[in-house]
Amino acid sequence: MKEMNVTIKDIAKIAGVSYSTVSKALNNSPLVKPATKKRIIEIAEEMGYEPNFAAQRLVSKQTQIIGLIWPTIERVVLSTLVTNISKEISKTPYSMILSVDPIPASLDTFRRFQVDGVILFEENIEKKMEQTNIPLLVYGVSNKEQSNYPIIDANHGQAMDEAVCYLAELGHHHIAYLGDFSEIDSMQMQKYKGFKKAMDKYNLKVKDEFLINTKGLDWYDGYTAVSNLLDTDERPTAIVGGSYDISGGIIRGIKERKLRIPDDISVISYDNIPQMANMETPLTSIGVPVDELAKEIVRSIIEYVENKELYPSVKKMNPVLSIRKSCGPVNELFK
Amino acid sequence: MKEMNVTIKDIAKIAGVSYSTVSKALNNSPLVKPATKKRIIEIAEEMGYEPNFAAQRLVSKQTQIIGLIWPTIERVVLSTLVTNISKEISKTPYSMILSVDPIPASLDTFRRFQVDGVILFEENIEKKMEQTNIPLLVYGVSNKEQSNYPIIDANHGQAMDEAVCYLAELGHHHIAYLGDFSEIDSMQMQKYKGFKKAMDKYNLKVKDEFLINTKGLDWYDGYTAVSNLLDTDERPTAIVGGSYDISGGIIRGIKERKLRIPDDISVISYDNIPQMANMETPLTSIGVPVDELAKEIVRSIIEYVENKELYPSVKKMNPVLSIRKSCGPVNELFK
DNA sequence: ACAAAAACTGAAAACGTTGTTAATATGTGA
DNA sequence: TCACATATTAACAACGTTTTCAGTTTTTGT
Repeated sequence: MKEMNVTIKDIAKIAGVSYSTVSKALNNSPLVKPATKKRIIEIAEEMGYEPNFAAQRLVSKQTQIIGLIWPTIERVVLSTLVTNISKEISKTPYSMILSVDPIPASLDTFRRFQVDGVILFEENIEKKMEQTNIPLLVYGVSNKEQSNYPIIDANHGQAMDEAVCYLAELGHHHIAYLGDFSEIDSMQMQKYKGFKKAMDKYNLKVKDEFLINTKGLDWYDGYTAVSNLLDTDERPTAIVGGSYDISGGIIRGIKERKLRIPDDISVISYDNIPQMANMETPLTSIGVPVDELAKEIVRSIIEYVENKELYPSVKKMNPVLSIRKSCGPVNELFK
Repeated sequence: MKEMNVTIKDIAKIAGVSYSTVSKALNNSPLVKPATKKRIIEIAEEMGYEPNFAAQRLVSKQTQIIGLIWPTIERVVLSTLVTNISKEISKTPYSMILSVDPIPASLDTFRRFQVDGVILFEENIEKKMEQTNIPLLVYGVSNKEQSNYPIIDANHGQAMDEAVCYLAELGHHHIAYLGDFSEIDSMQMQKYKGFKKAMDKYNLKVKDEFLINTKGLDWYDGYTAVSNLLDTDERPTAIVGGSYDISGGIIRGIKERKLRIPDDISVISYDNIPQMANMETPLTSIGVPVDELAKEIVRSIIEYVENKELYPSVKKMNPVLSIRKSCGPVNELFK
């Protein structure tokens, strides 16, 4: 019943050569005569040959598998990133394995699997990792300039700088930031601090009421925050949203109050994913484009796997300002 | 530099036995004396032995890998299902590989990988699959009663029946359904038809205005739909939401109009995931619980893999009514 | 105490590849 | 035509396991 798979030995038999010749032919080795090579390849194709993965791995001592640890599966931005990473990896000889278990369990699985490398999504690493000898690349937060595993992170400071700069150039002075300021999430803290620093740099005053802690990163958090904000007498002419989802809520809240974007109020969002172009108002945004992020992550982990070292060990990706339709020059009426 | 991994031969050497004995000891074979077995296991542990995956696969002719094809990554319900499937698989000797590529490319990858089985998320299969000899299980839609690959699906008809029945028992007569009626998505069609059939069965009239096509499954789609609905003079006493996300929007729209849930209006949502308990109003819902769904999917694919056959080939999972806080008896005032 | 049975251990084949080395065929220059 | 270089192919070890079967030791019953 068990469908016997065709092996190089089978091919060898019907081609009338030794199986090592078949191996070389299929690997396009110069050691075999072009004519026989061609013949063997044809036979292999005809027989529907697929090389045995396990056997290849056994001899090559490599699994060609990259593990991805993604403990917080339920966030759109990360979903998109995973999609992109997966696509990127499938362009290489490597494959991706996903684990959504907690970090220690995931690492354990991957150790059993003997994956060649691991990508870890973790926005907030505190506890020490048990030392593994598997190349491990973290996408997330870079508190320190140096760490014992390489980190890829967005340059949040520069992102906020560019966002504020862009708004300032459009004439905005009253800019609000709606994001999560929770102490424990240092990625969010960096955005928050980055915003204040940028405002300072461009000599813009930032009112306390324009700094709103959404206490979360979801649609509803943005919606609630913007509702409170807009119901006060003085409102900003521009808003920076701390995440894709938050900004979705912000837009909705604004529209509900019959305000126009960007005529009455400009919105710029953190994050940079393609979906932003498809929103009710295409969202101008600042952030590292996911596709670039994915490319860099994959490039890095593979380099790390293959060369066992990686410089720089902390890489801050540059943000890109994607101008779509949610920002405009400040409306003079509101000045 | 290449960190040499410890093998059973290394263990054998320092334990002073043959490596075949080590193999048996580590596999807890009854063929080796308990004392030596214990000693060998201790040594193995101390040396940090990890069996070589490729070698094991090579001899066992199985990869112990299940492939999961998930082309539409950006939906919360499916994210949760993936998480659950992954958890479930990690309880078995199998592991999961994820592919978010289009179906043909994914299948190709998995064939190369020689995975033991494939789970396919596809809500709408039209085109014929190229025949593979890899066991393939589809989670999605069952147009026909019979197909050439096994299907796991929710019993949408029964789900709607139970939802309507529950609402009817609470005294509701004016019930609305807000969902996606797109012709091409037959899973949505089944929900829609199921609702109408159920209303009929319980002798409830369903007004045309109470049947709203959200034209999408997202938060905003539900929000828009319920807004339109509630701004008419006559409103329903209960609403059935077509998906988790839609229902989120429905709740928000209701609250915005200062209506109370469930005092003024009851809401029951399709889908059944744990997050529903954490919403602003914990959502009463009907649907196959994700954890059960995941269990069944994993159980089935493994059975299929190991026995090469599976009955019944189309399995409709029974929905469960999870009573939380969004439904109550009809308010007499509105009768 | 001795044969037979039972318990245990070791040797070796097998899984399907890759890569190295040895063998053979083919071609070259004198 | 012969020695020798070169192109081509074959043989075989190795990768790290599992499993079968043949040995060896220990236990058991008489």
